[in-house]
Amino acid sequence: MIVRQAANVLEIMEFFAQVRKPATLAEIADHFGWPRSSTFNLLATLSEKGYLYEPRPRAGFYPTPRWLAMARMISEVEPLPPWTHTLISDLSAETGETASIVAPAGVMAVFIDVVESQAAIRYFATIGHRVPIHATASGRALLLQYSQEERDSVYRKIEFKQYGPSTPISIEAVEAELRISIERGYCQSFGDYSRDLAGAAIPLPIGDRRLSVVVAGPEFRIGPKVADVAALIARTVDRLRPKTTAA
Amino acid sequence: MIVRQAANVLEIMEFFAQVRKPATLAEIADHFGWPRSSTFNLLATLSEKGYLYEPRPRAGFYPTPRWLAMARMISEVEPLPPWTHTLISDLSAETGETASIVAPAGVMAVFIDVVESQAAIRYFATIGHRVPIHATASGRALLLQYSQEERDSVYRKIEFKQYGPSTPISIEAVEAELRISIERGYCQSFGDYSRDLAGAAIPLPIGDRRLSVVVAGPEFRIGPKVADVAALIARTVDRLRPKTTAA
DNA sequence: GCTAAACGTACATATATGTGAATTTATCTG
DNA sequence: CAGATAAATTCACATATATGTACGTTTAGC
Repeated sequence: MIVRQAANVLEIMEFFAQVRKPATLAEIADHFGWPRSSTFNLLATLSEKGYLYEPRPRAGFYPTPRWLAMARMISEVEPLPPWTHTLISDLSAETGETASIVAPAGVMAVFIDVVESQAAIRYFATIGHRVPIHATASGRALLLQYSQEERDSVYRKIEFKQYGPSTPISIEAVEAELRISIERGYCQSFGDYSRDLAGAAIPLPIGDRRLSVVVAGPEFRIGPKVADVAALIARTVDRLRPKTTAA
Repeated sequence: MIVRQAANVLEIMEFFAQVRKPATLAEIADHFGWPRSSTFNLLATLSEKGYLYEPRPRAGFYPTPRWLAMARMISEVEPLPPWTHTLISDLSAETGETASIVAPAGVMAVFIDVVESQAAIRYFATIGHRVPIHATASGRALLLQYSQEERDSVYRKIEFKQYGPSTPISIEAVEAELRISIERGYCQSFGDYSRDLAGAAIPLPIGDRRLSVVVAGPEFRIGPKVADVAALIARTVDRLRPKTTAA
């Protein structure tokens, strides 16, 4: 069950992140098609809690810097080491595609850092974007770091859907793909989840965190050179990852 | 009316900002005294929207960097000029008290930047903290920048409460205090809103934004030297504010 | 290696909550 | 400066929603 008003808070924040200027109650209500009275209650709640204010009289609401302060506190804990961002920047620059760092979230994989391609036709992904862990290159690169028991536990919760012609629709299919990935030396996906989308990924354990790096883009561009892309990822990781400890 | 589930989202985030480590469903439910099923729904919603993930298997949830990404987008718009933070840092250092930048939010004043005192006994304020605009030094420094009509419009919405012995409990009382403040050259408050708390504030218009700076601390420390503190604020603003344009 | 306790998940139901309509307040227009 | 128009706010009621209860799964203790 989705908690509507919780989702609405997130939507309001995303709205402000997009328009980047104060908005009045009416504007917000109209934008979302929400009743004014409900919008009023929501804005009042956010204001009362100190997350919204009125920068100029009658010019509407805008989030207070409190969001930033809180987000900073939260993200200061175990931030990704800086070289991982360099990693995906470099990968994106060299391949011209979108590169991301991915982490597990139950049966899904979450993008926790993204550098987007500059190409007109590109894989559009943002931080927080989620994809099925078993039906994507990045997700399978995470699964490779699990023990058999942990994988089984995940499998039990997966609802196998045929997202595309090549989607693995059984535990065996996924396990088979994982075995092939190990031999191949990297994970790949050709429209397993999103149509026309192809990607190459490799595991990226950092400390005790299980992450992965992925480069993804339109099938027609990535397709012919997956192996090259995968090799590039591996080389770039080798180059950037600090040699000292295992971390 | 307060939207409970909207408030809960904020509480969860504040919780993570405090504990700074992943938490399981059970921990969160117990912490807030929420039913597990409700907590489950909330966490599921936040996860589905890409704001929560599971950094390590079975170690619970933690916010994704998406919060940070969004907060950054939002705060990049018209950030406070850097000298305002220097301003309150310097003020806090020199006075040993808490210094803040304050903005209006209807009948309230919101702290939008804070540098806390290092003293054991100190004014504890955080970004997002709200106080009544008419019953605080910082708030009245905002009101001084309003036209008479704008002030009247605010007054109509104020619920005058006797927070302390010196709280102004009528429009006339507030207006009188404002007139005195103009003569005096700064705004002050001695427990008008919070017991034992005293502060000195001056208006700080930046561009078309109406802000104020305030230095506040325990009455026994600030009391004897309000005038000095106020003078220091004025001098420091003069020193730091760029001379060029009016902004 | 087994048992018990803790944890996570699903669902039906009573109730807390969102909302349409009415009221008040602010803004625009001639 | 009215009168009109639009926005913000309030409130009572129907309904969408939070939660008690029950079930399956995982972890910890012995």
